[in-house]
Amino acid sequence: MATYFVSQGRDEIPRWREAFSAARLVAPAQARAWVTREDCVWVMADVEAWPGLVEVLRRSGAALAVMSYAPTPREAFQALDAGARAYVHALSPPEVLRQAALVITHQGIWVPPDLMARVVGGAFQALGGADRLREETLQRLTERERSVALAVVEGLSNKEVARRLGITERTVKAHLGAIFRKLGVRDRMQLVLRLSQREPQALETGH
Amino acid sequence: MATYFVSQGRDEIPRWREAFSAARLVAPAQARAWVTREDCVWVMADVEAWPGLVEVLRRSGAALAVMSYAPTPREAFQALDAGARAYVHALSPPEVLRQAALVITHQGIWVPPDLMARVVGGAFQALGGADRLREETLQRLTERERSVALAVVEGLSNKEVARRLGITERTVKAHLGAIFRKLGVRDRMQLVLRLSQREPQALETGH
DNA sequence: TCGGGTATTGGACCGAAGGACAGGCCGGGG
DNA sequence: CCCCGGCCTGTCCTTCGGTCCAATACCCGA
Repeated sequence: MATYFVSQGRDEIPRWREAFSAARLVAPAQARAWVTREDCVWVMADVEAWPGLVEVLRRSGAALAVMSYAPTPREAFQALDAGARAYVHALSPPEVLRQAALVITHQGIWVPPDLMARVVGGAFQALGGADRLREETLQRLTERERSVALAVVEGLSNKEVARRLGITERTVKAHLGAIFRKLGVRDRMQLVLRLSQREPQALETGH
Repeated sequence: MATYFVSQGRDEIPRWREAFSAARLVAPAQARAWVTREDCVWVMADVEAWPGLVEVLRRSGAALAVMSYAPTPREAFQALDAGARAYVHALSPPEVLRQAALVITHQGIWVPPDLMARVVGGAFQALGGADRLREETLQRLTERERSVALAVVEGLSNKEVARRLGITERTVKAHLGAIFRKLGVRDRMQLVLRLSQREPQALETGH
């Protein structure tokens, strides 16, 4: 099993070299040709179009890790989505780098613990969490109120909601009033924010 | 390092026992008391309130894995969110289980490859993809218009936006008018929908 | 049978939102 | 110098959104 390091320039990352003394430094183009399924490849996030490179290399079956000097949750996602199985700070201690290598060569995923929380938290919210909250919120409404709320959240005006549901605009307003009371929101704006995930609300504090 | 298995009943998972012959089967209550930071704990997803249990055990610093007979992306998130570092099918082959154990005891995360794609894919799209569009949209506005738009999307009223930016409510309306024209939306509702990802828009067709 | 929740509508009222029309100031080009 | 675009403001007016006070009708459990 060979270990490769792909970077834009010829940077030697000291900690990294310390961790993998037998590794080879290659250019993006070479990587595409040389890498095989048994290899472990480290890609610096300063390589242009690195997500594309990672995606290509992934097809070879190799274990891929992305390194960044300024890790962000977003970039972490980008890396994982492209097929990398690790996302680490470029200046991580050699023990950490070796640990990550061990993990990814065993089909595992390695992300710094601090990023982990945010990554998983974000992902969870994105997939299930937000929906669940939304559902719970909607369950507090009656059937009719739910219809109205959902229509309003689509951006329809009261008149449009009325047409869609075959009732008077007046009735829509009545339902909306009930919805606002039950959910404790002040207007339709806050309603869509509530039902579209997102922080509690960004109301002004000092009147 | 001890390996524990937490389950509701006294089920013996054959593949699991095969993988960890020296492991101990414990009840949820015992687990809370016995587990230490060096241990590796496997929790069956049929234990009632398993997410809570996982969260408690996580504080001990132990490596946690959740096993399910019917894995779903959603449950996977729930497990990871609770603090588990692995989520595997209860009937996985012993090699896989041992591999997962190796990974999680080295701070890695282990999720079945097929679930991985759906999990990361969905999350990335939700986190990163949407904002890119949002940024592109915002770039079409002038600096001031951007400020107004962002404030409006937070749910602030014109008056509140005016206070925040230190300008007149009239001016806020002027900026908003320009924003609506530029982005081709009819009102603030459509604006928040546009800037909060989500489908094109659900305008009425007729009339 | 009565009370309570739900669905529906009416009218009146008022503040928020948005458009029309008109200006003001400033800075960068042609 | 003039013109244009960004930014800021004003007045007038219309529509929309939300609330209050009622009222009718249905259904359902006590």
